[in-house]
Amino acid sequence: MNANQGELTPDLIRGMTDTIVLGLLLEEDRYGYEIYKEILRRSDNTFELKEATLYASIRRLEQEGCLSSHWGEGSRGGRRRYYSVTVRGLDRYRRSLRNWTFAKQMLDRLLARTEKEAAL
Amino acid sequence: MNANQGELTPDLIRGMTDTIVLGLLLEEDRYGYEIYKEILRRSDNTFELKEATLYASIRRLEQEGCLSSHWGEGSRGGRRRYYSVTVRGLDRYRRSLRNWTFAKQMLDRLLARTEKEAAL
DNA sequence: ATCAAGTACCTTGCCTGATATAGTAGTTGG
DNA sequence: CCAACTACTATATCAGGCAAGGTACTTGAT
Repeated sequence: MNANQGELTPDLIRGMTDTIVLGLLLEEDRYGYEIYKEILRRSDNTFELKEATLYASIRRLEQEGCLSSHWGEGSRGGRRRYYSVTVRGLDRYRRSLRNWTFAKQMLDRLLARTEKEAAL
Repeated sequence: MNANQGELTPDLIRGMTDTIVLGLLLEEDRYGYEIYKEILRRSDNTFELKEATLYASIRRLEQEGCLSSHWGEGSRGGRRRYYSVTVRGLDRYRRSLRNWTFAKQMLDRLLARTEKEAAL
């Protein structure tokens, strides 16, 4: 039944990373490893956003002023750094969702003629 | 009315390039510059796949055995190199469409809770 | 007590692919 | 005759995913 399975290649992930991080942080403040685990959980382990990729994204977003952060208590393991989405970050998130939608529409538009054949 | 406008960033384009090239070549054999122009035309000039990007994609796909090519007559300008999609290329195209769909679903799944808020 | 495993974060280096920039060559229209 | 267009190529830069490998702390099992 899972014939429609796909995989997320690095080139696709590149277009999703920041959006995912911002989206999860908009729900509530989280720390890095929590985001890492949450993505695994929600995807039933079908998608792992690598830690190196995730932490790099977080740092990038914070440097751009899209996230603010503070150290929190570490219940187990080391300390945790919690992140919140800033106003600028919310704007960034909305823009990235628009861009994603735009990309989808563009692909449909460019491949209008073949999409049907490919369904075979 | 064009409030829903977006833009295609390099990170998004990365996930689309090969798919677009293969899709257009599946319709009929074309040469590089033709693909370049066709993308501009179909998008009403809202999306330009840069020549450097396009030709790089073509070369990559041909090296992978997804495209075959031959020189054709050049009606105007220099000679033209025409490309056809191979069996392997068709497979690649289908896989890339599946992956794209998978990415879209994954994003919806991961951002289920925020997607509504973002619509505001 | 020890030790593997899990939590939590960070660093470095490699590699791919988008893009800027520039160049070659032929063709066409004014 | 020259600007503009067609058609393709080459080089260099840059961003970001990812492998690999730390550090430091906690917990559970032996």
